[in-house]
Amino acid sequence: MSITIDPFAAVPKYYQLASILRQKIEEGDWQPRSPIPSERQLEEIYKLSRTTIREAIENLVRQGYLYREHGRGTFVSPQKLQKGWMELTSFSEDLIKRGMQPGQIIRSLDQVIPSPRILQRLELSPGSMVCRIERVRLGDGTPIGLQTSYIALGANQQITLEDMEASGSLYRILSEKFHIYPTEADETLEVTLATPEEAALLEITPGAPLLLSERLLFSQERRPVEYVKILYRGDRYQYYTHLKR
Amino acid sequence: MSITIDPFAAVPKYYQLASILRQKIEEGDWQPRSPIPSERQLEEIYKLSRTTIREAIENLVRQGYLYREHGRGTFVSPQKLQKGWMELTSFSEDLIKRGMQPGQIIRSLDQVIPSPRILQRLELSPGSMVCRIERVRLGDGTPIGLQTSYIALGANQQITLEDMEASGSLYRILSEKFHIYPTEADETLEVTLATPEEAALLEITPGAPLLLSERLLFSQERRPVEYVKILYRGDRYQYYTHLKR
DNA sequence: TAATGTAACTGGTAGTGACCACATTACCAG
DNA sequence: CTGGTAATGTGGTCACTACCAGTTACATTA
Repeated sequence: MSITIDPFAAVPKYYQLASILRQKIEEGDWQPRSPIPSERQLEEIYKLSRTTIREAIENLVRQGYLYREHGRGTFVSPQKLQKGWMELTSFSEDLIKRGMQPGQIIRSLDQVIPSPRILQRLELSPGSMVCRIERVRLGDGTPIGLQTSYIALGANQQITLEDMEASGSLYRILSEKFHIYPTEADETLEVTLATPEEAALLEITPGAPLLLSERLLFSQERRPVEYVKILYRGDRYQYYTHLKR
Repeated sequence: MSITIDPFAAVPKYYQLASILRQKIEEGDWQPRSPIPSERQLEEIYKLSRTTIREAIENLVRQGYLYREHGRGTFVSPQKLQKGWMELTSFSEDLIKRGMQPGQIIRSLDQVIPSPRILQRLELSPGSMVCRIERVRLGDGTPIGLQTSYIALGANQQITLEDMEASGSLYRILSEKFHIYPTEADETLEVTLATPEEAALLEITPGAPLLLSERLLFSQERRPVEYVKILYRGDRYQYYTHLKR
């Protein structure tokens, strides 16, 4: 992390500047609610055009590091602990952020013809095969969730048990092996009660309340990639989100 | 909604253009996954600079209407029904989007000294008074949620029962009466079981599963404004969210 | 003293012009 | 037919300029 702008770097200048400013915020050089230098001052300091300055600030505003007040200035957001939450995360990334050790037991990995409802959500024609993965998700060794994924892949694309055991993160396999980058998802949450089978796998009593999440994941080209259903133990999981107007 | 840009309008040109483009998408003039005119073509069509064109497109991309592909073009997102969800909405706005008629029973509205935990989350000094509102929320006449709000207001600011009964929406009172505009919120969701009192108010059986939401709402200057706890009936409510990487 | 106007800030909007990075296509040489 | 290559069109980055719209502090005025 440099403290000046390298005009020949591979990364854009606005991105370099955003990194510099973010660092100043995170390291406390600029206190929450205090103003950062004005756009005209930053022009002088970093020898950049106001266009570039504004692009960098715009990014940090969108990520919640800064906020603007017309006529007054640009200020540091007082955003305690959770920076960069609100983002789309995989189960394992999510758990790491909560300070837990992620783990999993893969119950099955096969090719199936899913229900019409799931085919329709994945925008596949009737009779298409998808890759189904059933897993028990662990946090610090104890069961937290029951996850069933349906993944729409190309004809000669295949996820193997070796892939899963080597990496642990489905998102990483998607990006590294197939160049599919998850960018957006629609998610619904509701409550249900554990069936005896679910209760056994999650090591709870049948009828205990569960948080049911259904998520449809989209690639960079907005193609549905994964339909995933997760049953979380109600007593061990809290869902967190950040909303913007 | 006009089809040309008015250079003398009070609203910015990029905003006018974004509205025009959004309309073309929503009305199906441009099909999903098909490219919209290139930025240079839009310059010609609407007699605007590329700066302004890009600002308009940028907004629509952020809202999920369009997506860009470097070297290829800008395309219409194929995102069926839910556009503009993911946004921060009040309970009543939320219900209207689900096609239900919102209603409420105000159980109490008073000034209290809340618990230390709530004071801390609202960033108030110990002993401060806040406005507390307890409501039963209705959808098409039947109870859906049990809502308790704690609102941090200035010394001579006051929400009255008349305000609430006249408007129905707390967000509208905050913006119209106090010029406080909700812009962001942190929210957690978890499951609980209904106590006998809660069950009676929600017209369900004690022990039925509930979805518990806790939300901390921030104003445009990132000051905490409202801490609100909502207990949703598990059988009548589904939480929806949209995530971005 | 209190009201008021004004100058000097702040960020917001908009135009112009240039060049770069990536994707697609058509064409040519092997 | 295959592989390379150049042309062209796309979005991405950046600089410079101008003016508009809020906010604030301070000097001026009633």
